[in-house]
Amino acid sequence: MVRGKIVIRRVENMSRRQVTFSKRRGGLLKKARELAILCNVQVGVIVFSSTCRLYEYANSTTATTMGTAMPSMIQNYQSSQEQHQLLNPVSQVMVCIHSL
Amino acid sequence: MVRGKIVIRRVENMSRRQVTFSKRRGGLLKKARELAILCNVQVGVIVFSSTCRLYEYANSTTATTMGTAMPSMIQNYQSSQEQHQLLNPVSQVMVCIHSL
DNA sequence: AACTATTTATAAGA
DNA sequence: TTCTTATAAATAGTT
Repeated sequence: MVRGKIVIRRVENMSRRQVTFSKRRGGLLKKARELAILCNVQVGVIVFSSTCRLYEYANSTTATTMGTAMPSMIQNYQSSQEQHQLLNPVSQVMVCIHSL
Repeated sequence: MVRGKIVIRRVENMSRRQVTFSKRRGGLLKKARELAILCNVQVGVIVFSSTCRLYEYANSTTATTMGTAMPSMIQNYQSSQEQHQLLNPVSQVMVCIHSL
C-alpha cells in the first residue's frame, strides 16, 4: 500500500530500487506505446539499467521492418539536431564490461 | 471527467488528439525523469509531433555538459547494438562505468 | 487553461 | 518475482 507521497530522489535501498525500477520501467514503456498509438506520433524510449542492460521502445509512423524503428528515430533526431551538434560536438562513450 | 476506460487506439478527432498529445507527452517526460532519478539509471525519450516538432528528455548518470545526454545515450545505444551483432547473446561481455 | 470523476500507476507488504 | 491492496498520480471529458 502506498503510505504517502514519495519524494523523487534516488532510492537508497538497493533491492527496493530494483523493484521500483522494474515497475516504473514497465510503466514508462507502456505510456510510450500508448502515446504513440493514441496520437499517431513517433516515440522512442531508451533505458539502460545500472548493469547496462538495454530496455527500449520505438515505433514508426511509416511502415518499417522489425527493429528499425529506433535507428530511424535516431536518424530523425540527429537530422533535427544537426546545427546544434556542430556547436556542441560530443565524443563521450560509456564503456561497459559486464557478464550477462 | 473520465467517463470510462479508453481504448488505446488513434484518437480520430484532431483537436482532441492534440490535447491528448499535450497531456500525455508531459506525463511521459515526467515519468522518464522520475525513473532516472529514483533508480539512478540512464533514460532517453524522443517524441516527434505530427508536425515533426521534437520533444525530448535525457539524463546521464555520469557528469556531462549540458545538452550532451541524448547524444551520449545514442552512442551507448549504438554501442550496445554493435555488441549484440558481434557477440553471441549467451556470452556477451560488457564493462560498466557507472556512478552509484 | 482549470476542474473533477475515474482510471491507472504504483509503494509497501505478503 | 508475483500478487494484493491502499493510496497517489494521471488523465478524459467538461467548462
